[in-house]
Amino acid sequence: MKQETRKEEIVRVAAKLFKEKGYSAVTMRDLAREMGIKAASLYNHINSKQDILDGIIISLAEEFTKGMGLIRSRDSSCIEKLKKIIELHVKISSQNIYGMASLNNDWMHLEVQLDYYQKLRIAYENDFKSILKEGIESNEIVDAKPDVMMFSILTTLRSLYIWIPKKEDLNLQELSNTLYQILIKGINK
Amino acid sequence: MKQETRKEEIVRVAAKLFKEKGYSAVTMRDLAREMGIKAASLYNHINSKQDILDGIIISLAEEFTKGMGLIRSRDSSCIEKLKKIIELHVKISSQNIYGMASLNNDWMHLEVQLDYYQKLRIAYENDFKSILKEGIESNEIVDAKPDVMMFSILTTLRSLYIWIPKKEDLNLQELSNTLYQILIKGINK
DNA sequence: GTCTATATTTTGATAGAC
DNA sequence: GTCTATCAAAATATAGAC
Repeated sequence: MKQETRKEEIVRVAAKLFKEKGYSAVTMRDLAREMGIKAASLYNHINSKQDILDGIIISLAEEFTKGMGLIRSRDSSCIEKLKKIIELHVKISSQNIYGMASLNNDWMHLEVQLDYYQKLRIAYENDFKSILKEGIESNEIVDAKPDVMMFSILTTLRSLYIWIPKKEDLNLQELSNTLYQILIKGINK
Repeated sequence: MKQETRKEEIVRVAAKLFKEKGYSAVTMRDLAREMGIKAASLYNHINSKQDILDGIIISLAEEFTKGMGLIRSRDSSCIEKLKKIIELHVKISSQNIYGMASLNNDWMHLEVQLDYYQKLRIAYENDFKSILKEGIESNEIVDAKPDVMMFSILTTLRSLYIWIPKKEDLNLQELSNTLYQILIKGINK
């Protein structure tokens, strides 16, 4: 296990505060207080508040892009790919609950990296939609609107960070399975 | 049709800006610019920035509470109640897209009204869960975890505001029906 | 690596003229 | 109902001592 650097600690603590109040409402003094130092001292490790947000969001977005690439490259059915996507979101979200809040709610406060983020996001959604369309064509899934299907599933997966910390008895594989049941197979008998 | 007061106009324009950047990132000068007046003039109509947020969030929260009360009082099946809940969210969200963003993302910036909001929110979620539990008992829906089911469905419904404005050809009843298919009946064949 | 001190800008809000 | 002028507080960030 690599030792956490001071900079990484700052980013981690910042993400926690960003989740509670949002990027704009968290001040460098808030962050410093939580770190037990003075605000000026933060700048020995980071360049700006902006940079902290960039680090949180871009690294997560790239993680999702990488995961989607692996899933798409596999030669498996649409339903199996959807199951893998669910597992991808459960895994990344549970490993970085705080960061997921920034990814979801504060991406619009990116500046230099905003275009890059939006490129990754659009590509991810297009890949997701392609998988659904393949599934419709191959008669694996129902012929409903792929847009609405993607919106519904992806919204739930993107919001896992809100809900994961509330469960004490969290078994990640069990959560993935339950989500698979609910999102893919539906809830009615 | 009642004429919109200046105060209502300010709240409406503020909600639009809050959706784009979040409550904390929107300044009274931003709001004044969008209204075509100076920031100081806003205070002739509203007491504070806080008050604007209160108005947006509390009125929406009460609308949901009222709608849930009507649904619960009906003598209908669990599945029919779930369908009514979907329609409730589609209706309120489409009528107040901007306000829904504040309700979802900026409720933690409430001050005086925070406790009241959280009370309404918890009651709403408990009502929702009760409906699901009844459905499980009466064998109408599958015996999966009601918590995860509620989280999944409610997250999608709460996020409709993100997605509704993107659809040009929006038919509300059709959207409700598609969501019913996807959320309740599932997507696999 | 942290501190004190401080520069600069921006914030929500008020007073009073018109 | 809107304006100009202004306040007091709070924001990000830098300089330089230790």
